[in-house]
Amino acid sequence: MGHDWKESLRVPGHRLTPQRLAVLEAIREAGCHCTLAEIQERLKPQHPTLTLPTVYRNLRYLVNAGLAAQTDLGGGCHVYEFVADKHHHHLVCLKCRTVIDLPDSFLDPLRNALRDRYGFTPCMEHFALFGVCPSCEKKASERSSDVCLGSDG
Amino acid sequence: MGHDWKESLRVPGHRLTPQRLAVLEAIREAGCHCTLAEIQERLKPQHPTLTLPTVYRNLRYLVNAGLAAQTDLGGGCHVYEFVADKHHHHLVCLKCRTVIDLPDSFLDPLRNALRDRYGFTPCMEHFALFGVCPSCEKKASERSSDVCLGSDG
DNA sequence: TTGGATGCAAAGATTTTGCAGTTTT
DNA sequence: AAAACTGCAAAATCTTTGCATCCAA
Repeated sequence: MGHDWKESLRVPGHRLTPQRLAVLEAIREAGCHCTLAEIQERLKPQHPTLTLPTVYRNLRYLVNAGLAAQTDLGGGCHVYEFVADKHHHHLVCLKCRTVIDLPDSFLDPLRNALRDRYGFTPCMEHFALFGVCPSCEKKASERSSDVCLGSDG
Repeated sequence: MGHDWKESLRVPGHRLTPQRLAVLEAIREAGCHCTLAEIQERLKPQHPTLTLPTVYRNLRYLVNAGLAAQTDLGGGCHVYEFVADKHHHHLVCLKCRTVIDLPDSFLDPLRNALRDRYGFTPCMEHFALFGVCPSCEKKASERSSDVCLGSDG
């Protein structure tokens, strides 16, 4: 039952405040990528006074500390998630915004290849991949002539 | 000498304006990922009246049309690039922000695995991977005790 | 006690929208 | 002529910052 990650926040020169812990717990309990709005929603009951700047500052802190990951899933804002021992990743459908979780082991071949070839050590907790999900792929192939230019304005 | 991509913008219900073409040419000539500021800089001499909303609208249009790709490289704003026949990808160093280009073929194994296992068709032109570059990795290992908690505020 | 963290308010930055007028088709 | 697009201005978001106060160590 090791709550070791708490201890990793007890670093000389830094302080483990209730707010900081609350933000960590929020994304940990969420168990998946969450937006600022979702994090605030989660914090409201127990910590109604916790402010937006504080959440942002603590998220940045946690990302630097390696306990959280920040990702852009294309929704117009960043999403954050707790970095557990078991990483997982995201396949994001560009059409319907469905997110498929991808187990970490799936990326091992890529990881090794990057290290061998480029000496690059990827931070795979920051990993999101965009594309088309099976369901939308199927829909698209049914409509044989699909011009795909969105309207603007 | 095929300027075929221009023709792909001549779609019924859409119009090929000088501005739209200019934005396309800007990212095409840039040859790499560029920010809004960089795009505007490039457009200024030839198209001094081109406005920010127009650039944004056309970039969104081009992304939908499959001629441009939007990526978050962690710099606080999106970067855009022309989607040529030869895709390439980015290894972004989280420490020094260096960007290493990765040839498309490098991702074929992953691509195939995703398709086989999940039926997911990745849009690999949207690909960016964060991590630590060889140079920073070396620096880090030289300083054996490196607590890596950034300060905030 | 000390200086790191919070809360508040305000600002900064990126990106979007409404609308009248212009331009492509 | 019709409707898509532009330019302008303003707004909507997301995110950061300054500063006085508070609190963990």
